Amino acid sequence: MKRRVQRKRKPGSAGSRRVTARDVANSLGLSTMTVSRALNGRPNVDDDTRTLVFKTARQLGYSPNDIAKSLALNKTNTIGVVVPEISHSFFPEAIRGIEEATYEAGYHLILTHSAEIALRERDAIQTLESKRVDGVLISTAQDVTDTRVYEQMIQVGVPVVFFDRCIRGLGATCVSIDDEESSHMITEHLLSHGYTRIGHLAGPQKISVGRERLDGFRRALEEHQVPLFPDLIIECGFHESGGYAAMSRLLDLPPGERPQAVVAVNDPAAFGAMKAVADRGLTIPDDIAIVGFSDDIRAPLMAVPLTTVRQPAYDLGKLAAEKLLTAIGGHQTAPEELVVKTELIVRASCGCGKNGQIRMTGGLQ
Amino acid sequence: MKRRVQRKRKPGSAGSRRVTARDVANSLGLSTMTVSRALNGRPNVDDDTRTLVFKTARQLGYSPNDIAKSLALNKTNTIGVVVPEISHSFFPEAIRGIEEATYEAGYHLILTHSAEIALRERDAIQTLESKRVDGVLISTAQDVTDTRVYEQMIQVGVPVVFFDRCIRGLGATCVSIDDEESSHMITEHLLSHGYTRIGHLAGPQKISVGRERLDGFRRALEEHQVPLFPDLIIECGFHESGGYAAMSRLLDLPPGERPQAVVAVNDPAAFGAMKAVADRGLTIPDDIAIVGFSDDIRAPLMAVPLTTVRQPAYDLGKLAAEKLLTAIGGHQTAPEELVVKTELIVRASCGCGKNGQIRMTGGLQ
DNA sequence: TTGTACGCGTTATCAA
DNA sequence: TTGATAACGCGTACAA
Repeated sequence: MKRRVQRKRKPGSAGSRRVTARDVANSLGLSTMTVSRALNGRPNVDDDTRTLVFKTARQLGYSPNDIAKSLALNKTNTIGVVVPEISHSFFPEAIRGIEEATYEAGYHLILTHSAEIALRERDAIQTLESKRVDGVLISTAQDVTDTRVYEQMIQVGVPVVFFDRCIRGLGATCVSIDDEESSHMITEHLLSHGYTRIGHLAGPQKISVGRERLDGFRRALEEHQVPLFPDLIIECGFHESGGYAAMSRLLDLPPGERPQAVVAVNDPAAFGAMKAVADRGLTIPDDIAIVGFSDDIRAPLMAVPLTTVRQPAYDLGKLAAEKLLTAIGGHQTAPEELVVKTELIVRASCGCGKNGQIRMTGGLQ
Repeated sequence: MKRRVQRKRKPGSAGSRRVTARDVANSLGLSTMTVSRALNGRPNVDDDTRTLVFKTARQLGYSPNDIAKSLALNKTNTIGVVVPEISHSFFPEAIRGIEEATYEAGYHLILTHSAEIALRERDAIQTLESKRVDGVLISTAQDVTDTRVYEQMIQVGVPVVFFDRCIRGLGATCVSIDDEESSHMITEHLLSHGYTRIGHLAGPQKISVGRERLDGFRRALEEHQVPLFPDLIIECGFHESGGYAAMSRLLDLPPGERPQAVVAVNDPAAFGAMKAVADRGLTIPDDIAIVGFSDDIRAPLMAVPLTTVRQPAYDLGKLAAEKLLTAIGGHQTAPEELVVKTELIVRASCGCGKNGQIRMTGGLQ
């Protein structure tokens, strides 16, 4: 009977090697397989043996080595998550939803953040691939142009689901809100209350969110046959400072050319815009109405509470994770375009709500 | 020359196995070791060989298998993070700081959240141990009583650093704010402005944050020789609803027995308390002053802006991560008790600031 | 019910 | 400079 040669302990670090299934087996005069079977609840193990194995495993402080298991089974029970910014209110909520769905299924999350830097995102994705995650959830950075990383990932068979900030045409499932429709909804809300000269503080046109919100804005005007003034559309980024600057430019226009109302690409931009208005001694919504997008936690607390669109981040993350899990499950589903509903939250800043907060529902499904 | 027997491809799944270093080696007539050495930038490789290896690796779409590498090297370059609540404003910021420090060092984060449930936390930690993370950062759940999980982890040599919510006496480094001192600071602020009948909306006394903030509150009163009224100390949890209920009970007292000022355990509790005051038609700070703790993003936006203590979540997370990394580095440092500075943010709700927002600094270092 | 042999993909080690 | 071998710890497949 050949017996495996005991390898010399490596001299490195403080010493004591971790307890392995073999240690448990040896101390019981069993084989590793019996131990493995017992610990994993396989049926073909004697009950007494099993209890004995459990007992000694605990006594010895055995902890299963998932790395070895992953290598043997080619499965890590791990999902990679790539977000552009961990602390941007929307993403913690989304991650929370992702966690909820994946925890149930026994998966764990490797969280990476790109800091909106395409290079760093690429790096993260490649590392996730090396770590052999079972699937990836991505919300892309703003300045991504090279889609080869995603393609390669998808091509080698790693399930990928985009959420919130998607890249289409790669054959991956996308879960997002309908930016176009939601922007249309809130613009329409203004139009239906009589505004006819409306401006837009637009997001970066390089990224889909910015483009689609502008599209929805445009479509609403067209449908109402209200003129679109190119001068009233100013790209302002996603932050308060950009909103402030852009609004300031609008306010620099001769009074007759100023917009009566402004649709901001998101709430922070709207906050900046509100500040610009206040700094000129003008009032909202009487002199100029402002609406935002995202229902930031601060939106209802502003001096003039902000009318905005609520994005269900938690639900979005959860849905994306669920879709990824079924893809990992191997049920070769065709890529989907999923849209979660948004809500119009009417507050005071649009000058429309006569009777407190009204809610409408938008989005496709 | 013995040649390794080619194993039959497993029939499972869609097919194509991932490209391995062996594949690269075979297609070049080299050994895997040469490929490994070349790819990892080891010096003892011929330059031509190296470039050739890189080229074919790329052509074949080779992606290194970190799982195998981790198994061989007994190192995962992965850090486990355990937080009680992912979306609780403080933690995303802290995680952001953790990410910043670990990204630089080439580590990745496995994020788990306990949902404030001790059992789930225990589960998470054990899984992290199984996944052989190189270290763990923990902010404990509220109802943790059994510390064996931590002890076992530390005992087998996995570096552990607690942050924000710590468990002392286990020989692990703790990074936190000085709750006692910070609470003392804000209470003292009230005392030094003449309040003599002060209440406290206390946090759960099961967890250290709750206890220490109460302690700091007590000490400030004692030092000023101001009487402590047990009836004015009410446990209220960490949420708005608890703050509302607790403050309502204080307001139910006969007017003469009511506190002139209230120190809330955190901002959400303070928000609830403010609402309770408003609902009785009383005004802040004239009828009753209120201060909070944490500088929630909403604090400056309340009808009466809230005086509070700012916790530097990002710095705290970053420092904790840095300490963990040095511990992982093997420099057997003694466990430390680190404290990051907090800031007193004086706004209107305390009725003290005569000239806008003042800042003081608290904490030990 | 239990055991033996082997591979998962990589690197350390020693030999050439 | 390069190669052969043996682990790392586990589970599959087959044999006993």
